[in-house]
Amino acid sequence: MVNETRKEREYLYREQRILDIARPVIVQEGYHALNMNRIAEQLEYSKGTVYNHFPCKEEIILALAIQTLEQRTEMFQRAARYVGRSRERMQAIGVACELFARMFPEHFVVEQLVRIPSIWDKTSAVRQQQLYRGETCCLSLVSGIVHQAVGAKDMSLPPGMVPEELVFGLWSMTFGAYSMLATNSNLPALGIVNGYEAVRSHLRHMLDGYGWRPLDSEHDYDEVVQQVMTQHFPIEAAQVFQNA
Amino acid sequence: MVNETRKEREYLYREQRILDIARPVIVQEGYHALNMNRIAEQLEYSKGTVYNHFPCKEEIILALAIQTLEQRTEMFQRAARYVGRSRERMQAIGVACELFARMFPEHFVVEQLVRIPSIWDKTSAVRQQQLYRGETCCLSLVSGIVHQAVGAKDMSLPPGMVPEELVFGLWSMTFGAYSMLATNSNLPALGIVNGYEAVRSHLRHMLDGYGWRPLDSEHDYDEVVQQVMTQHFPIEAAQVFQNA
DNA sequence: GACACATTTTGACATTTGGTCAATAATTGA
DNA sequence: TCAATTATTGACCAAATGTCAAAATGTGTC
Repeated sequence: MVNETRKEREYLYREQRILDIARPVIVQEGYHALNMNRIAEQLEYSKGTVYNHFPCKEEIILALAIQTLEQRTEMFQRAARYVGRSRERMQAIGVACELFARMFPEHFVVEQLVRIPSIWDKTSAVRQQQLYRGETCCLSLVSGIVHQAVGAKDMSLPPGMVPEELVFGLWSMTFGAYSMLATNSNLPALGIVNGYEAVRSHLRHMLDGYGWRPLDSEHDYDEVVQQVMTQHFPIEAAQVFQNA
Repeated sequence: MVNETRKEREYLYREQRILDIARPVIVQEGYHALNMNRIAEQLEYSKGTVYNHFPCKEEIILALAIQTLEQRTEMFQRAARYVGRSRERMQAIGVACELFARMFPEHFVVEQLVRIPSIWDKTSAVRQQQLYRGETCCLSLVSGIVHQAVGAKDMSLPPGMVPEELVFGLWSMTFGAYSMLATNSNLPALGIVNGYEAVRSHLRHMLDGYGWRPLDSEHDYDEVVQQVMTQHFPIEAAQVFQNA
């Protein structure tokens, strides 16, 4: 839109570089390893310059969360373009959701981190709103499909439940599961060896429980999964399943 | 068991006091507000003494998580004592789970915090194991009920799924939902106004999806809920629903 | 090209906090 | 009573966040 000046371009480029430096640090070495001195050093600028971009360390973390959330939103949008019956489209979202989680498992660590009140409270309202907008966008895409289902009489929600609350359930399940898979090293010892597969099963059975037609038993959703992967997410699917 | 000496009693008492000081700070003012100087001051001992009890700040946080997890374990055990068909007993666990979440919503913030890798990595293996034991205990209680269900042919799991993986689903849903309810202030704006009720519905429909008999429609589970509350959790239920 | 003015960058500095440890105080038991 | 053991202390160090006056760089004008 706006024709940026060279200075503005350089400024944005450097901002991106800061995030590119911060991400691997926080992912591989954790929150405590991320410090402004180190970022400044790798950036080859002084600390003061980093503070010109981000008023505090926490703001960088939020910016990282926003970045992967945008990635996720884009994948959800692509999945939502799938043409078919409501539950098939929901299955497409499920594919996008799992592919995202497997491509960026660290997203859930960063998101867990940014939600910590003492971190969240130090971030700017502007970026908070940006994260909220991303969330809202994802949720709207999914609840739109629920609306489609209700409209097409593929499903009827229990009295008093709105589509957004059903989406909240799917969201809770995936957020909880993927967060634990990323941070709880006790799971294998507990007998949870294939978490992703389990989540897939739980989501299908939950939708079955709500009576969303066609039920899992009435339709070949694995076929839909294959189709979505090859047609809408060929690169992502290849990356995720290259060694599986 | 062991007859403690006066010194040991005093030591343990002081340890408890440290946790009692730390909890409200971390719950109300957050991670950053919790510092060793402050704890020492309120404890009316020097900082060195606090460090005699806990080798680092992170260890205190883990100790807090263990404490509430033990509370939760105790409630799960009480719920598991409910005598009835398998799904009724699972419903009893659901009651315990929700009561716990409403009594200690901050537990999920502390647990989110303690899972952050850079925090987790600073804690001792001894306490890590203690948390894992608590988790294992809760999970075993619940998977025991799933076993009962399978044994009594109230349900049959999909091929390849073990009871622990079903419990993982319930756990993910509750952990994800209660964590978000505790930390995501955007939910009301998204239309999620009664999160607890939604979780209840999702869990029931998920179990329905797995065909766990008797289905929600075949049995009055609200009656079970009432019974569990009044008979097994009268104090907790009164506390939670005093103003509802 | 010289100059004034605006903008950006810098890194020394103040401050806070986690964590250490030699010195000190208190307790114990013979 | 007194030596030996144990517990407590707080000065001290290191590391990190965040600030800001000064220096450097860039921009427009004559």
